[in-house]
Amino acid sequence: MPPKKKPRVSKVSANSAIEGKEKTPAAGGKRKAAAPDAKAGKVPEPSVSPVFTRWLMKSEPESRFENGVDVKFGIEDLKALPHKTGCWDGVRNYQARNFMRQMKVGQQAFFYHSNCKDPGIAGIMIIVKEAYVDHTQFDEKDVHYDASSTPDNPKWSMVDVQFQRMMKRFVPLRELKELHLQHRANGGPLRDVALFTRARLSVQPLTPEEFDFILSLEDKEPL
DNA sequence: GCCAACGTTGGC
DNA sequence: GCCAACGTTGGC
Repeated sequence: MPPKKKPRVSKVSANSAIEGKEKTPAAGGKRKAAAPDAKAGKVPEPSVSPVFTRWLMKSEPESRFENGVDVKFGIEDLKALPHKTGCWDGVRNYQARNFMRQMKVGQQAFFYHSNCKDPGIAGIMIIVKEAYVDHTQFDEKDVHYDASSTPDNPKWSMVDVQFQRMMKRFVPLRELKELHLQHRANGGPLRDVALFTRARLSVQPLTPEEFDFILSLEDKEPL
């Protein structure tokens, strides 16, 4: 079950012990051997993936029931938690998980409202705890229970995020999409933004250029 | 390892 | 509520 959001009650730093020992590959859940650089005349693939420092994370601000459980978790819900901090549990997609595993304390992420009347970017949060085991994968009663995962070899991770601030104005998807289309034509900063090129990913990286451009929109008139 | 069937995301 | 896009699963 892919990206599900809806972080939950925060325990600001409950499990600190578990973490480093995740052995598996860094990409997509499947490792490809490094590209051979020997092929005459061919440029070798970069051996490391780009280092991302900014993020966009999606969650649903409106009530929706999954197995009788409401998965609603909007930015106001994060803000209302103790320390305005929660764990971003329930991600069940390998790419999204792998991006969370790359996150570092102090980095910023946009809080994106999805699957709702008014989709778009609502505010900004800060990563306050790096990836650790998502306990909900072992909880049979949890919506995001994963019977195929064991405590010995957990599949899924989460990070803790803290509300930083609301956008000065809500930046609607509609506007971002229009800019994306323009930028695709004229080479602007949103030409390749993951929100549209990898639309269904619930945890996405942003380049600094993309992040800063989106941030600058809050000081401009809506399109 | 291919690929068709299936399930989910998420805008509209 | 529809349905296109696309990730995942499982047969072979």
